[in-house]
Amino acid sequence: MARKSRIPAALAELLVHGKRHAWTLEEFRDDLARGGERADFSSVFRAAEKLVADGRMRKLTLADGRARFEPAGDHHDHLHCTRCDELVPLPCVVHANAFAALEARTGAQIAEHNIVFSGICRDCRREKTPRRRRR
Amino acid sequence: MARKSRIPAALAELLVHGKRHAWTLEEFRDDLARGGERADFSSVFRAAEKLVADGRMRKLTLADGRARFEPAGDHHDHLHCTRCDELVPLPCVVHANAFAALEARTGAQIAEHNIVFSGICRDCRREKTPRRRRR
DNA sequence: CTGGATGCAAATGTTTTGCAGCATG
DNA sequence: CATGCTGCAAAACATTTGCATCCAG
Repeated sequence: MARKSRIPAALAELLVHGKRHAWTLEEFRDDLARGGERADFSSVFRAAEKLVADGRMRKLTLADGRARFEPAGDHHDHLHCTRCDELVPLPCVVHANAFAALEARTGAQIAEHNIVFSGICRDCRREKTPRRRRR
Repeated sequence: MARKSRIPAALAELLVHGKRHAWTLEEFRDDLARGGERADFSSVFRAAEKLVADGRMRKLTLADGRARFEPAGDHHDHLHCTRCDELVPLPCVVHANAFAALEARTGAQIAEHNIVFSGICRDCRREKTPRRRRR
């Protein structure tokens, strides 16, 4: 793990030991600050983009207009919780062979897919106490 | 069909007789202009939001950051073509009962889902000629 | 020394809102 | 005349870029 530059390294660290599954740029910056790593938005942005380019994280776009970054890994779906705003991983509901079937049926050539549910995550259903929510 | 205000009416008309499956705000404005209906961006925006609120269209957010509006109707998935930038409807790959199973398995309560594929649509695979592409 | 990383400020791109004038019922 | 549409301009947001500086190797 070649860690020379502060911010990319700190982000990579968060990906492994952080509390969340996915981060917005703002959450990245705040979590870094909490760890004593003060960083400018643009630096966080560039570091995140770099990690995406390096295949270490993936970038998702939600309906709220803010991008989320998650550690790269096995594919899964997501639940965007309308209560706590968290992006929670869910096992993928689509069988791998469904894609080939869809391509055959529609004539399209499919490269990626992205499944986002919206609803209420398990923790929120239990707690009944909204943890945080924007907008 | 109560058509009093120009722009919402013109949009509703596009939804029925337009050539596309989904529109960006810009495409709305341009298609209106093509039909002789000059409209400001903000008016198009408000008209579109109104139709969404009335349940007449649905709003989707893609990774390119621009919202798309499609006529409300039966649920389907979408393919965002990386060649022509069009948003093409595809039959939904998820069986209805998969949602209940997923809820049972994960403890989440799922309200909506949104599946966006990216790849190359049938028309582009045939034509091999990119029709248009932004960014 | 040199190149990459960083902070600051400013540009972008898109959506959203404030407000005054118009038009229609 | 009163309400809701419209256009214009400006604000709001999140992202992205330019540039000078800093720092590590």
